Amino acid sequence: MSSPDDDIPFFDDGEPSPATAPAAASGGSIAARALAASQSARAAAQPRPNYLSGLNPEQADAVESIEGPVLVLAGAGTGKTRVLTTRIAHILNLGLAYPSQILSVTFTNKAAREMKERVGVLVGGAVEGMPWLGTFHSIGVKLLRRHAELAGLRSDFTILDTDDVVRLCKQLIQAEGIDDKRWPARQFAQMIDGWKNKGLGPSEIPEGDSRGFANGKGRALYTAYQERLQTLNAVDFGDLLCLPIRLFRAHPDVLKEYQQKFRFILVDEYQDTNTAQYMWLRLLAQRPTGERPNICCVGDDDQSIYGWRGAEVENILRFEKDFPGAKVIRLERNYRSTEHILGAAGHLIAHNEGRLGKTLFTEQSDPDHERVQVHAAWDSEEEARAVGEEIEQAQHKGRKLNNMAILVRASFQMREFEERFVTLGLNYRVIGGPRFYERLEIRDAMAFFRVVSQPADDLAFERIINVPKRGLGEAAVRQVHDYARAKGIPMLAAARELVLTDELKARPRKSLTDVVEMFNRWQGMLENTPGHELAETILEESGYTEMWQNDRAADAPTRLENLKELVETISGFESLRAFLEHVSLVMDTDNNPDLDAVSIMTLHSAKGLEFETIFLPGWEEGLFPHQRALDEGGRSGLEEERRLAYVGLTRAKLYCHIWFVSNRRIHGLWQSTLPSRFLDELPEAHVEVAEIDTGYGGYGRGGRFGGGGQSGGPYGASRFDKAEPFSGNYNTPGWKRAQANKTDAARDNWGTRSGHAVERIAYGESGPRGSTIEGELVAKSTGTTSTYSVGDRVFHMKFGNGNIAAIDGNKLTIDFDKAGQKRVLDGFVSRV
DNA sequence: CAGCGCAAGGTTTTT
DNA sequence: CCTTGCGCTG
Repeated sequence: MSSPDDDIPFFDDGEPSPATAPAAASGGSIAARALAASQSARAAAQPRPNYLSGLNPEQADAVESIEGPVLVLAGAGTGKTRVLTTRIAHILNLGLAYPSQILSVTFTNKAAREMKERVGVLVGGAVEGMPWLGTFHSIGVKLLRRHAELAGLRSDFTILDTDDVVRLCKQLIQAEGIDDKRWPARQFAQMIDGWKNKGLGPSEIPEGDSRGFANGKGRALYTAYQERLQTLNAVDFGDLLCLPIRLFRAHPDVLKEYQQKFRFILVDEYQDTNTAQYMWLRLLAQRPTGERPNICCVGDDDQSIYGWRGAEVENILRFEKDFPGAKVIRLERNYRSTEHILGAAGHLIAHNEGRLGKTLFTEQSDPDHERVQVHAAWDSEEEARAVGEEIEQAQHKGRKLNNMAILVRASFQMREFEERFVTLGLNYRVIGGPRFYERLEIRDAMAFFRVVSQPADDLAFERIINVPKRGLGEAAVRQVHDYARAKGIPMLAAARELVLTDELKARPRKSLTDVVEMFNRWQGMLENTPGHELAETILEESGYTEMWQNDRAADAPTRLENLKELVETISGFESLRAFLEHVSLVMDTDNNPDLDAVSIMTLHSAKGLEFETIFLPGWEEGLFPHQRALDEGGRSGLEEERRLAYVGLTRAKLYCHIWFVSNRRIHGLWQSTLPSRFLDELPEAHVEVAEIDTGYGGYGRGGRFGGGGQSGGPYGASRFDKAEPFSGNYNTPGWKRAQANKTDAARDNWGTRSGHAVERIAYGESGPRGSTIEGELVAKSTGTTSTYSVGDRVFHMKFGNGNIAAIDGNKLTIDFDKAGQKRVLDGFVSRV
């Protein structure tokens, strides 16, 4: 975010003027220019730069097709990132553009970071970072900061996150006298987000949308919301896309500058773009001279899994129409998975209609490769147990836990695995969930910082005005709020004035005076105090740190730890301001790769990752495909679910084990379930039905689509429909192996394990990173009772301290000081 | 303002 | 069934 490009005026930001631009003499195709350039000094020596060697023909084509629009359909594991980064390196190497003339957008910060690194490696130190390589949002911020006044903002505007937005919506809804129970702020915030994904302002939303919320007040509320943002000098995430679009449309001269500037545009994960992002790209891609745009979009329509949050697969399907004369290059040569995994995935995805069509293949076939395994289990508990066993077996064969992942459809499925792994003492890490900066203590701390650096940030001010509790209740806050509104000034300024009057009662007045003085002092330090020092001062002087030190809740130490981590992070930045700028867009905690642990995550968060072994549990109708996707999305909903299944399968390099259960507890009630239709869509040739270990037959009796009664579905009868689904199941090698391994596993339980570690990546109520829970695991697995006794004092990560009230095997009933009586497994607690 | 009790809702997630 | 969030009360 702090690139050299930032400090240089817009019209001269480190790029050559047209006259001195490399090979930029007007006229002549890019190819001709490239030729000219390649004949120039540094490229002349080698006819073919070595970064090109090692690319396969399709990849090389994608890298070298520099002129005009190009769509690279990059299947899973076909070297997409390599193509993208090499293409950038190639453009730079040919001298066709300076780094600052390449616009390269990704969706996630992670992808942007990775790309920067890899380009850096390819071109060596020659490139001082690419100023316009980033996410849509971060580039949006950059544009807006430069042209803030044209968008009706000051350049130090704040970026509100979801939490702020919801609170703001709530205020507006209540101000309108609307019942916020009947019309929840969260829902309205989502609607706004949806509109912004489509690039719609308040006057452009469909009439139906407006009428559908709060008895027709949808549009009025949206208008009020935008007005409020403006007075707050704030934007939401959607604005980071929409405001640049508006700005470009209203100021063609500005647009033209950027169109000239960006000679090359690269877009990653194009299948995930929403309408606003599409419009944004369209605007920038037009060449002022009318030439064909040099835009290269890379994506995979078969991996489009974000339709529910506004992504339009149509964008990628329509590419050739949008960009006439576009060259389409397919990358189908896969370097990740075995022929069986690719065969299974390819056959499955072929059931989708809305796709451009691609078939992945590999040149590394081997008769020894294991086919995709399908396993059945009685219920989710057995499923978790069996997967645990498989993992242990694999571990005994010398495979690393780091190379294994469990990918679930819905996060509630994770729990069962976590519980099982805790009792087994198997290290695992959960990926996804609430992020670091969404944690309460981080958000509070950030609110303090925001008010200091941006005194007009009322949302932040309101958040912390009474934190820690200083007797400024609702009445006092309301008073400040109303005063601020009446005078049209920010709340902090209002507070400053208000304490000089006698409008407040004595006690709140004193408190508020203190608050105002604190902020005055901190603001005075802002310019000449290092960020982390100031942050520490703020947290100390405000009493915030102390508040948590005095809190006896189980998670208080973790929260203090997080605050410490926050301050440490800040020390890596020039100033508190620079940090705030960074954090509003980027904030991910890194994992600890040293710990060998199984990963557990949702299918969605697995996109882009790969593991040697993949477990895919929960392939049942209603869960996967998810009932709601079917109900709300119809055919396209089903197709997106199928793409999700495809993403899951193609994560695996060598082993892929799918599971389904016959009974699953949903909302507390046991439901008997049918195997997923996706199982029927897997090709026999690449699949092996591995095991059945209950006497239960008759998985499903026809009626694939929710009890239609008719056998089979649109895709024919199911192998799993038959009462005897698994022919000769007890004699298959798989079954025998499973039995043998079970014995191994049981034997190996003795003594090998000592404790285990649980890691949560960016997950809410987490312990400190890489924390270890010592469980009495050997005792547990041999069937003896827990080593604890009634009355023991123990600590639980989530519930805090408590006394053991009763013991039942490894299950402890504990009276927690705070949380009351709970039953927990002894693996979850430790002695105090 | 803290603590309790009750009601509702329980797919997927980034920025 | 189990968690979370809100509202009411002492």
